[in-house]
Amino acid sequence: MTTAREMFHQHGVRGVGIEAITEAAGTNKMTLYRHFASKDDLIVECLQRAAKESYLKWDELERQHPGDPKAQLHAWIGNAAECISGDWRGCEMANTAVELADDDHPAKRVIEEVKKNHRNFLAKLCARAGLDQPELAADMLGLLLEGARISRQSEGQEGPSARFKRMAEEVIATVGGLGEKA
Amino acid sequence: MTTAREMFHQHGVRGVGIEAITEAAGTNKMTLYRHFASKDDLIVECLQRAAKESYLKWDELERQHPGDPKAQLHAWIGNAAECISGDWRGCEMANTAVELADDDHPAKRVIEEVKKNHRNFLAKLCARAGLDQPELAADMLGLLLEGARISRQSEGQEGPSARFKRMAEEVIATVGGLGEKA
DNA sequence: GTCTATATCCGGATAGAC
DNA sequence: GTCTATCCGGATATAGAC
Repeated sequence: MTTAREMFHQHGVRGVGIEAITEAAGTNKMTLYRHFASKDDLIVECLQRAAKESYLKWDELERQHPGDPKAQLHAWIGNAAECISGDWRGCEMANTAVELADDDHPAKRVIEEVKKNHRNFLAKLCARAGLDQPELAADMLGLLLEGARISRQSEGQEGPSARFKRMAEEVIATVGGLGEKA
Repeated sequence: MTTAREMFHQHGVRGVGIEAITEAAGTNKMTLYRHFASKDDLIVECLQRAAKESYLKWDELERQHPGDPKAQLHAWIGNAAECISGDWRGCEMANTAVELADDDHPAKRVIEEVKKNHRNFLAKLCARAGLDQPELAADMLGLLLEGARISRQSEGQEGPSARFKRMAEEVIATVGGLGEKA
């Protein structure tokens, strides 16, 4: 399944076939179909695993900077910027949502839930960090991140990762009224 | 070709087949293949038409508010917000870029060029509007727009269109140092 | 030039041997 | 339970009739 996630992420869920996945994993189709009812099911479970990893990362923020929401917010920015650095091929969730144009695809439910949770998490974190307009700041951070996730290494020499970091800090400094670093 | 663009946008370039397009257009495959060498070629030409429409919209800004870059900037925000309102299924360019994971696909060249031009256009407009940090503001507006384009009607009752507009105005007010409406 | 019919291939899913 | 071989549908693209 780890190989499935990698290949889905690399080539897109519609760009890679069951056969290629099983071949890369050193097995065959039948064994895969013993564990997963269909390709859609495999996609859903891959996304759910990705979702769990996100939730764990949020818990880790609290663990790394206990009782210091400002530091947690800056750490979140750093994490997010690092996530989209390198040869980033876009967010698993966002890419899959685009590829599966059909709105009643089972994967869409997972994606929507993760996005909702992420937004709530950010808004609460911004509020705890004492930002003036936590909801607005959370929305801006979320949209900036989604935008940075989409625009890969295109315009400008500065990668989207560094751009996102710069702008995110600008957001919490100006919109949130939190001028100094934590 | 207009129907092709609509169907590509609605179902994704990989989610709709040649046959479905020709059927919807009231013709057949052979006539389509007389005009376009391949499906990829059809995709490229659809994107190029979309690009031309974007360029025309920018010219229209200058025509609507001649010599008033601030008004042009606010009008751009309004246009962008309106573009992503309604039952928005994502940006043609961004969606196609995600669907065609292969980086050396001919459509990628078109998409990259449009994005580069859009970024340059925005930066120049922000500079002419007298914003303090035009490059930063242009980057933020661009990322906000891309993010809003991706996040469809999900978290929150306020649609991404209204959210984008609110945040974009906030950006040019705080980051750009342009507090008042034009 | 426009359509019918088809060639060719690929991906998802299954049957059945071992 | 794991693999080989296969079915089936759909998609791109083409041949050839009119």
